Amino acid sequence: MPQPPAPRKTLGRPPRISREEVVTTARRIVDTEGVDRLTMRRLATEIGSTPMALYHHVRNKEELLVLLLDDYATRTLHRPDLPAQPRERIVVAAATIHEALAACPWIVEVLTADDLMATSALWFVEQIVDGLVECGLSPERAVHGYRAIWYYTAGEIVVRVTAARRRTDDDRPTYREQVFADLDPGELPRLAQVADHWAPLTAEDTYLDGLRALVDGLLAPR
Amino acid sequence: MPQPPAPRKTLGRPPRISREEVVTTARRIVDTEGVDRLTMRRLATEIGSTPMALYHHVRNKEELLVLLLDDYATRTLHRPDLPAQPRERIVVAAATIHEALAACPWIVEVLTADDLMATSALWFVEQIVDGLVECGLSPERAVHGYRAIWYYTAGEIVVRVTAARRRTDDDRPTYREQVFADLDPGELPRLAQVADHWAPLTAEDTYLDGLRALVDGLLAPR
DNA sequence: ACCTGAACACCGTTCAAGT
DNA sequence: ACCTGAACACCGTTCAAGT
Repeated sequence: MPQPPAPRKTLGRPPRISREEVVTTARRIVDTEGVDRLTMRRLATEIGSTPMALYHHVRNKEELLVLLLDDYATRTLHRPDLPAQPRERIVVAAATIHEALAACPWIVEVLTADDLMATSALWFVEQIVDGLVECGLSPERAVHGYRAIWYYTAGEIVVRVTAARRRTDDDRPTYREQVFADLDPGELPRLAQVADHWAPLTAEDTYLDGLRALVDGLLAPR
Repeated sequence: MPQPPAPRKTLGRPPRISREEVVTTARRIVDTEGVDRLTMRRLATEIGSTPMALYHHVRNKEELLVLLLDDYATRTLHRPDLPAQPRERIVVAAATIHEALAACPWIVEVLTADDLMATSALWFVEQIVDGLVECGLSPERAVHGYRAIWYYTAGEIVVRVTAARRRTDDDRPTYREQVFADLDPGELPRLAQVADHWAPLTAEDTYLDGLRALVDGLLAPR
């Protein structure tokens, strides 16, 4: 994890708040009230300081969010015993990252703010890339394979979390429901056929099935 | 596309601005100045009105963004001649959606605001679901397969667009670069091995390769 | 029915000054 | 070096009133 800008060598006014305190307090706000409520002003009052004091410890709000994800990953992403078989190792490593991130509803703001590059997540990336190489891919293709897995994983989380958010703050029919209600079976027969089951079908958690399909496809000889 | 709340039956003060004008003007702002600059206030002045007048034509800003995506899809998503072979049809349909959305840098705000359910995109969804069924999947598994493809596609766009944004507004080393510089080759040998090529490797457009792998995996007998 | 003016309750960030 | 006060330049949305 990159450290604060510069180590303290010369002396000046002693710091009243630390970067760690900033991150810890931000985490408490996010956990108890949601990301929306995390503002620099709110954080400053919570910490008993002024908005500007924060800018001595984090560059800006985006960096604060990245630090928050890093902190979350360090605390919750523990290394499991991975299977020896490389294909299974890839699947379990990816599924572990996915599970940790999916349990974290404020994640979307950060996924769209930076790549997942917390030090504690790198070990999982290593396992995936290494597993792909062990299965016969070149290092280059292995990196591309990892990226495909990451796109799939990040996409699943972004789509599902935002869908869940929409459901909670509103009872009106969603845009999607309206669209499906107006479906023309002559033009779009398959969609009309499954229209009634679309909502339950897409609510099912099929992350693992898709992940296995993707890994199988990445490893298939071509 | 869902229509405005209610048809005008009784008479009152004749409308000065229309929902269409609101969307068209919003599009112009987004195209010329970026999503960040699209605010209800800016839009109102651009249209020669007041912020509150807009709320008679769109429910709120989120609905405006969804309408904007719908408008974009209707204008740019034209149906190509698809291959007869179902597996190829799936790939081309998905790639066409991907291409249209990837060309649209403000898309992330909307992808995270709603599922892609513009009427003009439904035809592509139909092609993908139908192709999967023709290849032997049950309708249920075909819907799950489409979802996997959508997760992969949306994830690729979200990750890549946000990475590109970060690059433009900043010259300092990214968080990722710092992390890779501190890599311990003893602990993470594969990542250390590819560290120097990570940036160019991940900058490559490998959407199609990953898509083909995913489709192959979804269609493989299990 | 449609539009306006004024207000509410906020934002992130910068600047200049203090200790 | 670290912190403060005041300000800049904004937000989305609501309310009450006008035509």
